[in-house]
Amino acid sequence: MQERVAHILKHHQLRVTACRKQVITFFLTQRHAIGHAELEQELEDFDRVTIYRTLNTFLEKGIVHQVPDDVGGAKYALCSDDCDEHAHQDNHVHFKCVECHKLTCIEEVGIPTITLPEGFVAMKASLLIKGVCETCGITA
Amino acid sequence: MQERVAHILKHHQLRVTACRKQVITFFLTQRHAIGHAELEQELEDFDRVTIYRTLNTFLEKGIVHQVPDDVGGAKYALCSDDCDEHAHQDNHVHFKCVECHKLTCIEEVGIPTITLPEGFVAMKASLLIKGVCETCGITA
DNA sequence: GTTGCATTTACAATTCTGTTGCAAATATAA
DNA sequence: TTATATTTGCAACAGAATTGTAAATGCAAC
Repeated sequence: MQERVAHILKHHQLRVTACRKQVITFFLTQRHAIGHAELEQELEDFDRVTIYRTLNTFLEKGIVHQVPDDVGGAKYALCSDDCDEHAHQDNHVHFKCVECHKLTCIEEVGIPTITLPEGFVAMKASLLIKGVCETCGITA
Repeated sequence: MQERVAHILKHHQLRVTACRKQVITFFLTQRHAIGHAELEQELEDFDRVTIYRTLNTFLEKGIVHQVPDDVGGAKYALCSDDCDEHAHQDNHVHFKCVECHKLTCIEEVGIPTITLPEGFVAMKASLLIKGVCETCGITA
């Protein structure tokens, strides 16, 4: 596991530090998108600012992508393997559960092409679906 | 105009106050979605907090709906006539221009139905498209 | 028009989110 | 082991948003 984490960092020309390793490890163990607040609670030994900077560095290097959320600031999720510094490949649907409030990437569902009225030129789209996730659906 | 504004408020069981009238009037004269910051600049005579509470009240009562935005906090737009306290009818696409940064409701384009993986139940979807709007497209 | 009461507002204080500058610490390569 | 560029922690700051409370105001009944 830790070898894999170090590999990800080196592959993106980043130094292997304790904070970065713990952030990536947490991303790998969670299936949902993560925000700064959640990381700050989880990684108690690191400064708020360091976590902000770690997330921004990962975003720039293409290790994570931003996930749209309606409340509570930005969320992040690990990119799939075919992302790099220059081109993100996150054209998939995101799902927010109204029960557990967790945000999940639905990688297997892409965003359909939308035809806009005359004059509008689309460049990028993000689709957030709210509802009940598989875990909460079983419990209810 | 002012009669129409007062009617909207009374129809939603709200008292007709100066701040609420000015907020609705501003919504009616703008075609794009509006955030707190823009209202605060426009309505100089009212306290920041009052504007926050006015927007929240309007949201609860179904006078406005929230429009997803990637940066700079929540934006709001007037609901169409068939919205009420219990059911919002804002299943349309939203467009954000990368030039002028304005957010527009594209009421004439609905969000297509998305088929989610087994176990996920969709209740509500919001779709934000970024690109160049009709006005900026002409100018460029 | 005046009165009474519930709603709404302004103000102060606080919390949460995110950024910047800089000195100390540390990862990496030589 | 050492040199150096990168990263971290700390302090300070800026903006977004919320909460409590007393004063002001809308509105209905008289």
